[in-house]
Amino acid sequence: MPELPEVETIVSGLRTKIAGKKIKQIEIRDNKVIATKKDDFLEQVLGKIVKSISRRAKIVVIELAEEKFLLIHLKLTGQLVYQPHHGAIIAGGHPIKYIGKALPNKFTRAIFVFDDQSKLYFNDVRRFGWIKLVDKINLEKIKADFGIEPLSKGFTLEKFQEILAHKKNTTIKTCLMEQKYLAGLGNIYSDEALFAARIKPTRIVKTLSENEIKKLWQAIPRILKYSIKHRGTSFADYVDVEGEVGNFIRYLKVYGRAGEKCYGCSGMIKKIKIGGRGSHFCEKCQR
DNA sequence: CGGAGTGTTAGTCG
DNA sequence: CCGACTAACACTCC
Repeated sequence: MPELPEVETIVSGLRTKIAGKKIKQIEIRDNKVIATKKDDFLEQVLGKIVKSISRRAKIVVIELAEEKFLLIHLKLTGQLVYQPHHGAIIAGGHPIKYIGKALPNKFTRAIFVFDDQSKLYFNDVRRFGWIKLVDKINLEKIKADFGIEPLSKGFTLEKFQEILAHKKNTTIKTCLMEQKYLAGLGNIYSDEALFAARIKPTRIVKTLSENEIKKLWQAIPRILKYSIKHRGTSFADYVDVEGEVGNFIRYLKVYGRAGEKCYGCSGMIKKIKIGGRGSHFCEKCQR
């Protein structure tokens, strides 16, 4: 599930927890999630110190000593949950049905144990997520496959116009989710950004006016930052590294609100399918 | 019980 | 190259 704000929340939380720690032990409970040959993976990761944690698009990048990088993609239902050696964990009482009180659980696919006995759990219900180990060269290759980061300085109006010029004949919604042009927007935030810019998700890119493009360009980073401030949007599968749910779901204006009243007018939020994805919008507010 | 839907993205097909 | 569609998987909802 996680899109840019959720991954960013996880990354910044993780940074304070595991930077500088040594990976002492690894338990792979489901070989499918390790996209690198298991023996190589263990041999190269065990004993390494975590140097830094960052994000590219929706990928968590954990830099290890000696220029090795652990890449983690959570896809739809992945979680990273940190557990200190002593003290409480985790998501007790939160609406995460399958987490229960104890980890690991049946969805725990991998466990990293650090030298202070704290643990990082990779949980994933649907098993689409993955962890892979790459070197510097491959890291750069993978990073290069993604488009501009919408929270970076390089995301200028000109750059956004350039992106749209690549996808003139598709719907704007599909375009916003195209990771090779714009990194990090998924189904939730593309719907929300389009609502904020008062543009219907079905609009074909080349029909957008300059003013609409500008409004959309402004809306994207604004909404992402606002969501990060609230630790992301929580659905059933998302928690941050401390097992906490985010709050941003309270601020969603269209996503998941089909049939409910629009906050901007008296209309109803509609839901249709675009490119196989549920898309939410207000027929009155968005044109 | 059966079928549709779910936050992602690779891969295929026309 | 484009765009549309599907599969990967497990679970929830109607």
